[in-house]
Amino acid sequence: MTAARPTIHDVASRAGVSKSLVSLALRGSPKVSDASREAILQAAAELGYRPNAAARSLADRRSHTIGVLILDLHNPVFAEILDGVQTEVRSRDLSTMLVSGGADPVREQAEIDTLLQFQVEGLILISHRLSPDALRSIAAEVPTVIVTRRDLTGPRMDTVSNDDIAGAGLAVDHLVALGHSRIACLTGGDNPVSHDRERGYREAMARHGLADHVQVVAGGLTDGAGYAAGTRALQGSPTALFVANDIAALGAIAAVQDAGLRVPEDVSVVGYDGIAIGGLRSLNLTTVAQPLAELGALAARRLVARIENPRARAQNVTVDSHLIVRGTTAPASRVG
Amino acid sequence: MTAARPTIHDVASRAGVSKSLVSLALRGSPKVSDASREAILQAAAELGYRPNAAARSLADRRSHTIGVLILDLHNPVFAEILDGVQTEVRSRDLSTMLVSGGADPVREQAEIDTLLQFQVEGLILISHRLSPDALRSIAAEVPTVIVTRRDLTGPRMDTVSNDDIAGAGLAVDHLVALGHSRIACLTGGDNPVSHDRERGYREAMARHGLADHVQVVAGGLTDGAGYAAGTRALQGSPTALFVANDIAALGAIAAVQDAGLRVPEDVSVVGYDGIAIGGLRSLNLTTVAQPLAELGALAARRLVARIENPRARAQNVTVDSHLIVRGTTAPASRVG
DNA sequence: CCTTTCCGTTGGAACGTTCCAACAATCGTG
DNA sequence: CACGATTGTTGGAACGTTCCAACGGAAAGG
Repeated sequence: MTAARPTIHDVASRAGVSKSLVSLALRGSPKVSDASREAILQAAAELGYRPNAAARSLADRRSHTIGVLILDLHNPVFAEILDGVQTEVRSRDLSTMLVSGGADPVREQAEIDTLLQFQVEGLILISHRLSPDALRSIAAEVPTVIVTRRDLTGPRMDTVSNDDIAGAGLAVDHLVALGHSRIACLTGGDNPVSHDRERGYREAMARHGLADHVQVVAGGLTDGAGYAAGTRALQGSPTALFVANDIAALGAIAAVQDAGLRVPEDVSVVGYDGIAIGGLRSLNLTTVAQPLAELGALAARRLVARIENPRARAQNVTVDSHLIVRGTTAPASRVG
Repeated sequence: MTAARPTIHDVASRAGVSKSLVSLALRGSPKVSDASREAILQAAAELGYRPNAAARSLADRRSHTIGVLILDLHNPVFAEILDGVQTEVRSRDLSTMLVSGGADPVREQAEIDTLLQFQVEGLILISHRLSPDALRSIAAEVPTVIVTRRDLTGPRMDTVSNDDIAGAGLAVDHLVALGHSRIACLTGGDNPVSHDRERGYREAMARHGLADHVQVVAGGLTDGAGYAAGTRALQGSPTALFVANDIAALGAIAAVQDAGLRVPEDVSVVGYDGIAIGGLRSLNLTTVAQPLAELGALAARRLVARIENPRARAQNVTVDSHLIVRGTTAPASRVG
């Protein structure tokens, strides 16, 4: 058994002062004499004293913690958004509790409940699995910023996202400019982000007079889902695939190759997100890139602002995505 | 401003009972009458009551929380280990605080300090950036399980890992069997895991009488580091590369291709870890696969056991890795 | 019918911290 | 040289929960 952890009282008696002064000194108050401060710091160090976050949070009624929910730890897109969050949060007196529900709404809700029990002061949700109602009731309890989702507004909900409809349009424009017309869309399943990307695809196809060539295949946001959807999509012999996200696009590419076709010579593929590994020469994925770190940083700044001023008007920020043309797209072959 | 959160007292007065009984009822004690229980549950639901984790942790002197540190959120290997941890932990009355120091030891130590302030009951460290001394002093405070590291033992430190030396041997054996002799090793930098993998490479090379062909190039564990090391390694015109981990191997493959060579026709590449995306047809990476989820599950079970019995003897568990032969390795060409 | 046992329930103490009103000692200042 | 201001310090209350000893009433036992 560990010896009982030293408390502020132990430090106080060792330094020969009161617990209140220890509390003051440890938090860097200027109204502590140098002599006392030094004695206290030394005593704390000797005892290996570590403040008890639970007690602090009870006493000052602030947890000094924010919660971050991530859709899926396996997709690096979330790690990249998180980088932006972390750099923004680190400078402040806030710690971050990170949870993931593994793309399962029930587990997500449970994880959020846990965060709320810890009295987090704010929530950044980088996920789109929760229902609008669930989100609204969460936002009613605690300042909330929702990343990658624009479809809902609420009195205390900020959103930070890219314009998925416009982004999908960029992908289609690119493929059309390369001479493609049989462009299939592999969706990301039943969630608002994927819906927008599909809608952007449909609108862009219509804009180019290709409404007749619209081919939508239900997919998902994992490599496996992308593979399965890719396999099915090939039955329509498209010359290009627009896939709901990069990870699924990698799966779709595998499907194309397993069907004995080449990327991009026979089939072009465009992903969405702009994750870093997509840039590796071996993958070299053409994609619609979101400014991921910026998205995270923006979300963190919004949340901090809202924690400081909970009555502030909710903001809905949209950032631009841009197309990165790499090696998985090429001109449509004449024969196509 | 949110209305002040309802407390157990609010629930008690609304249900017409004492706070103690509410506490009992909410924790499912059998010694509460059905009538009281129902009234309490209803009052709690009506008020939207949520227990305060900080207060609970103060009062019962248990945080009901374990901490998990992972090296780097960008590498999916950690997400896959974490899956194993989560499935094991979820069934228990424990929540998980997940932190990452982004491969920076200073930030890692800071994150661990935060976890300790939250009085986590145990720690799973999936990282190898911390010094043995730092680890020992952490383990002295709280039950600790270290994953992917076998080089240290301590009274209260369990370890769960694969045998990196043997694993590296599997990779070399495979390449030698394919007829390669000029096999270069791209290391993962200055950390114990990478040291072991390099050592396994050297020992296996010696075992095959290829000591003269040993070529070690200092690298790192990211795709960028793998690319850079790959570029340098090619100056020795090897026919095969053994790379410290999968992510760096992907970078190395890109380097080979950028040098105008083909994988695996001109250069074979073997990675280490067995991350899921390596199995995608477009990557199709030959690798030494660790049983990642099993590693995580094992760690979680050890930690729970140690929390229940802190005096238990430290265990050092090693699991077997196995080679997965895919498309990035091929027989050495005659001309080579 | 009185005692004992059991059941459901209760208020107070405790957990480790921060906040606050109040204090003693030192300091200028008129 | 008395006075208010300032500086450094203090103990007690509070935060929301769990634990514990103790309670009254009903059921069971002699």
